This record gives sequence, structure tokens and C-alpha cells, in this order.
Amino acid sequence: MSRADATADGDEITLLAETFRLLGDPTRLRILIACLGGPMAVGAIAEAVGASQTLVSHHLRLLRAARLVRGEKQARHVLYALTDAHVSQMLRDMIDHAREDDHEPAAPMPQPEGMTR
Amino acid sequence: MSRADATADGDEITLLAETFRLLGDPTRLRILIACLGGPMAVGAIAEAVGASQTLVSHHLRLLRAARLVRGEKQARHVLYALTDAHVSQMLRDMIDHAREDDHEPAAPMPQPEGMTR
DNA sequence: AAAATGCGTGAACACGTGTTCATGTATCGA
DNA sequence: TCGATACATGAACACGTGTTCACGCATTTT
Repeated sequence: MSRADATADGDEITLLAETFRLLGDPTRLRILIACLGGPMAVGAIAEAVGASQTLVSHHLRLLRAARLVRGEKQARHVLYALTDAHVSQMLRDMIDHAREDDHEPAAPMPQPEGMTR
Repeated sequence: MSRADATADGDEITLLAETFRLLGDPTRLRILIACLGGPMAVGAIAEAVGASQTLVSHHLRLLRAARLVRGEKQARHVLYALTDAHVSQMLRDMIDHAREDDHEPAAPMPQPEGMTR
């Protein structure tokens, strides 16, 4: 029925873009990648990504709102983890993708003309 | 050796974030999704996504620089298409992901306490 | 040649947004 | 109780960035 017809409507695109936008910040990306190793406390994340704890807290709020991470209070700490396997899976995929992309496919196609700028 | 250890270094993260950032703009996302159906001319894309041709051209330049799309000059038109199957595959995945995410998992886990804000 | 079409480029502006500073609120230890 | 730790929050600022406007360059058509 409504199977992926490749044409997402307005609301879907907005939602998608918002998710991508959050992933588009280096600090947030580092935070998420740090969480790939398992639940972490805010302070630990801050130290791991080399950012102030305040900053990490701010970003975590956004990531929480987008359901990319989930925080669980444990004793004095709040442990954050990726919401589901979907997120972590996609992160790993993109990391791999970026890595092979880094190998420069040896420009298999010389831009038409005057396109390379 | 350098197997995906989940911890991407600085440069990789910067590259990744940059890619995500480009995907994080609704207009660019629409452009890419429009290209999912096959190569399209700039004017056609502009009409499809409801944006000025100038704007689309600007975005296409960025998407080209990130190797997300590729332009091929054909007669008077320049046909743009997604660079490789990797990109299109990931786009489709994310669209699907966003769709099921939209179904609201019925809050399977009541936030610890005072986290929901 | 002249006009029209298709596309790219540069400058300029308005706005969003990432970051920091300062402060507030629980929770744990002495 | 007092202090310290761990985290969240609000205000304010600086900067990047998406968009538009105006223009330039090829190519095609008449």
C-alpha cells in the first residue's frame, strides 16, 4: 500500500530533515558515537567528546527530543544511551560509508565541462 | 585492523557531520528525494520541489561538492542524479525509518523522573 | 545577429543556532 | 547542616548559513 514510494510528503520531509540536522553537528555526532559503546553519564560524555558539561547537557536535550537518545537516572548519574538499535545501526553504516568514501573512487567520470569549478 | 571500532577520529567525524548537515536542510532533502526517481534537469527539480531555480542551483553545488549528486550535461540541460546506490539506499532507509518512528511506540518506558519536562 | 532558454555565480541580508556564562535543583557525603 | 557533585536551565552573544536579487555565460532558435 503506502510502501516507500520514494516521495515523502511535507511533514515527513520536515521530520527527516530535522533528524539529519541534529546529526549534522560535530559535537552531537561525537556524543552519539560515544554512546555507541553503551550507556554513559553526562560528565563522562563531556570528557569523552572534549566539551563542557553544560554544552553536552544542552545537546542531550535536543537529542532526547528527537528520540535519538534516552536518559535513565541511576543513583546520582543520568546514563544516556541510543534510543534503539535502528539509530546505532544507521550510525555504524554511515561511519563505514564515510570511510570507503574517503578512498576517492578515482573519479570514474570527468565532470561534463566547467562543472568542477 | 582498522575495522569499524565505532570510534571515528576527528577528521572522519567532521566529514560525517558535514554530510549529515547537508541532508539536514528541507530544500536539499527534497532535491535529493526528487532525484530518487532518476536523473532530472535543474529546472525540473526546481519545479518539483517548489523552489527557485537559482536556489536549487546553489544547493546542487553543495551536494555536488559532497559527492551526493552528480551532474551530466545533456544538450541544453544538465541532468542531476544521486552519485551512487549507497546514497539512494540510505535515503530510502531513512524515509522508512522516519515513517515507523512516526507511529509513536506508545512510550514503552516512562522517563526516570522529571526528565520528560 | 539577436533574442530566448537553461544554468551558474557573487554579493548581501535575515535568521537560526551552537556555545558560553551564570544560576538553579537534586542527591550524596562529612 | 554544610558542602560538593551531577545535571538541567535560561539568557545572551557571535557566527554560520539559507535565501533572494542581480548578473554573467553558453547554447539554441528564429
